[in-house]
Amino acid sequence: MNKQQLTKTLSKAQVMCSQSGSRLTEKRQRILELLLISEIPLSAYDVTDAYNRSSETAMPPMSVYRILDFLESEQLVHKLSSTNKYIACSHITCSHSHDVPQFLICGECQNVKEIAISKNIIDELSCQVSNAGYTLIRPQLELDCLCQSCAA
Amino acid sequence: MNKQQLTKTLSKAQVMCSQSGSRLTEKRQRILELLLISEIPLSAYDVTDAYNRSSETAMPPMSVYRILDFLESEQLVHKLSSTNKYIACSHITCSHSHDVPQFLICGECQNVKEIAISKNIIDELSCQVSNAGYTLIRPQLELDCLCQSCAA
DNA sequence: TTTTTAATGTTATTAAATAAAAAGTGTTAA
DNA sequence: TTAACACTTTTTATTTAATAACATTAAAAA
Repeated sequence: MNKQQLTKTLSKAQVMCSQSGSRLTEKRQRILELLLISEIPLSAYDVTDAYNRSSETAMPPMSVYRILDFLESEQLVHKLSSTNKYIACSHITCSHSHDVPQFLICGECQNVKEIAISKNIIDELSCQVSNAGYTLIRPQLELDCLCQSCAA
Repeated sequence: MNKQQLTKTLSKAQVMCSQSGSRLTEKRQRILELLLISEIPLSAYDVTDAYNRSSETAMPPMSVYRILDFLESEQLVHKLSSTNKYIACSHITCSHSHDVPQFLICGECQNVKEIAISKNIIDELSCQVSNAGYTLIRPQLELDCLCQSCAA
């Protein structure tokens, strides 16, 4: 992500937060920025290290966890439950409302692509789940994949 | 799972192991048994505790991890990557070959149902993943659900 | 300004996973 | 039988991940 996009995304994030009555403080913004810059998902401790390398004052993991939770609640960041890592939402600058995100995770280079799976498939899936007597709550899929360059 | 089923499953597991040239030792069998008995997925530490409560000699977590890895490699046990917990395969006594397992995880009571999603859906999914430039490697889905009794 | 809510810091603890090397166990072939 | 080997388990240590409880600071609202 280039500098211009970054600036645009961060200011959009600002707007989103104030709309929801919360504040994107300097530290929160900085951590979001670190995730936006990163090519790969980061663990809470990865984020902590990145933050501390780039800042004079050290932030403890505890605070990072809290901030990640906050960013997640604002839908600015997603947590991959299969790997316990965090990535910035790819659709912050989009205006349309967000579906439940789906993730393609490259098992080689850790690259993650956030995509929208067609409603069709989700519906079918939901249907089969119902047949099994269960109710689908949150159809977030995290799929083990290879990305284009790693598959080659 | 009742006692009869359990015995049958364990002896089938024995056969599977010897067919693959490995051994289902007493400890390995005991840990598989603990998972078969459990209604809910267990973490490696849960398994350790359960084992140690039921045995005179204590087994360290380290050994449990290794045994769980072994059981996983024999397809007797599955690891849920979203929760880092383990469950016994529901199809040990089946004769047909196993597809990649799909799991419905109840967010309330932790109950897990292992199902087969229709090849149809997997294919469509795989297709959409291809469109995004990725290759689906291992279509194991872990879906956040509510089970029948918790949904009521 | 005060007060009160939100955000962050501090300290400590628990849980989860892995690493490396030693010791035990069973199998096989000389 | 036993020496050699492969496999299994134990031991000890360390690293990584996540949470808990309470103190402090900063910002917004009354």
